[in-house]
Amino acid sequence: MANPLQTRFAAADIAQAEQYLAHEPPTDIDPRIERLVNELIGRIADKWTLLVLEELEAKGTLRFTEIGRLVEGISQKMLTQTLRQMERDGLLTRTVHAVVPPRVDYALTPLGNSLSAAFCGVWVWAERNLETVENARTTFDARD
Amino acid sequence: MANPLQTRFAAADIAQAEQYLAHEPPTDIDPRIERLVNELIGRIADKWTLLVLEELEAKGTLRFTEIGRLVEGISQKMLTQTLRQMERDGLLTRTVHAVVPPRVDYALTPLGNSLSAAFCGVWVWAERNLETVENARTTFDARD
DNA sequence: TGCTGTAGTTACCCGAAGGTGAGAAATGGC
DNA sequence: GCCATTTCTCACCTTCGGGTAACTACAGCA
Repeated sequence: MANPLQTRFAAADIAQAEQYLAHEPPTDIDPRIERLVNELIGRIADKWTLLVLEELEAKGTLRFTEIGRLVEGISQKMLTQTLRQMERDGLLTRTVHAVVPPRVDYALTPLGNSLSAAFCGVWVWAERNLETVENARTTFDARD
Repeated sequence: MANPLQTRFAAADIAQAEQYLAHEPPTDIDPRIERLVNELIGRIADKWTLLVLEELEAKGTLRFTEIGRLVEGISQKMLTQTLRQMERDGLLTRTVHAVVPPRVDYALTPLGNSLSAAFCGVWVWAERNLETVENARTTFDARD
């Protein structure tokens, strides 16, 4: 398996994402979209959301403590907070089973799955340009 | 112009991005890519990088103070910091003209342009799902 | 002589993000 | 009776991102 992204994204998605790298987009855009994109990226980048999204995407349905184990380093507080926000945004469903001890299942909604897929272009970019970025940094740090 | 994204991205990019929304990707991935993606998203989400990227993409070459005016609310400190990081990653070039008062030009590299393009999928997702997310939030906030 | 403008750097300070650890509720098992 | 388990919430405290404002260097200009 030469290309690790092939284990993650559909071939057609990858093929298309490559085409992103050949164009140059212009000008202004609807401020509501702009705000949502910024907010989304801000949320995704809160360090935990993306990781939770990935685990749920890979594993399907998971319990609270299972996610906690899979997402290494996350505190209970941040796990709860992250899951609540994602639920609020409609990215996942939270199912409480009325048993003792409590059992709560989390699973991505189609919306959650599609958000993950929307980041395919970024994954492809990162794979293609990993070395370019690393070289740029080395060069930059060594100058003078 | 019904679709504001059409002013920003090429038609083919948008068409493909729509296809992202129909698949479900699996399993694990090269940790180096993983790290770069997380770092990238973290950097993009530092609130300023994405905005600087957009302005440079839209306007081409800009001076320090021009970017400062265009990116509303950014402080000198953060502008400098953001530009330095982007330069280090090879996303833009910094050209110093030895004149008085100083003149410094910033412009995206092809790498910088392609990063912006890589986020096309996210923009398309946001446009398609803006109302879904807003409705989900309203419903969530109103429950109980 | 001193004021202006550009592109920064530096020191200081504040608020918020996030980690830690305790508690809570409910019930089956020893 | 007491402990363990699970999914949280709450209070406390620390860290750090980022804002503000002052300072620099240099030349033209009034």
